[in-house]
Amino acid sequence: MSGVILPASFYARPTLQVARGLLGKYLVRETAAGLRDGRIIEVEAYVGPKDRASHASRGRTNRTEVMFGPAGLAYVYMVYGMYHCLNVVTERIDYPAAVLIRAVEHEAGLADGPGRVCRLFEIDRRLNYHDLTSGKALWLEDREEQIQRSQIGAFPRIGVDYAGPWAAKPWRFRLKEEVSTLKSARP
DNA sequence: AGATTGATCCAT
DNA sequence: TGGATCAATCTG
Repeated sequence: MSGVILPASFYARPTLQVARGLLGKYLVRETAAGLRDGRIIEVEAYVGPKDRASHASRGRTNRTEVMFGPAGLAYVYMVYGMYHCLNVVTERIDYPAAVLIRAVEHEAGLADGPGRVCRLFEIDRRLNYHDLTSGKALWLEDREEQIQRSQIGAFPRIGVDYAGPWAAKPWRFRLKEEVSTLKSARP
């Protein structure tokens, strides 16, 4: 099964729109063993310099510079010394925003959690700054699945209690159908 | 609930 | 340069 690689114009839109739009799209990774793909089930939006939950809220640093870059770049960072998280950069240059990929359905079950997604798809910091529109190594595809607004649940983001009022914003989006339907799978 | 693990950020 | 912190996960 193949689809259309998401172009830069998909990512260069308001981040909440991009986040919802990514549900039902496919993450595709070229590995030594071949292509691995999976359907995006859950995401989180990190929006702009004021969003205290966002790494970019403290301004430009070596780590956050990529979030200020052009839409369609991958922002990959290591968290807790053990796990990686994959984000896609959104909006315009110099406006820091991104969408975290939190859960992906694949042939063996559900990679539920950003660290599990990266482990399954063999994503680490070497893919930081990767151009997701290049069609190499790692990209996202549209396979023409229509997602209705009613299929999307909105919840507070995970692990951002330090962010004060920003922690309560319902900027985590998940396909409702998957919550009870799918089982967790450990690779 | 507690341990884990290392990159990152900022202040002592 | 040291140390607190962390967009998480696993085990008990």
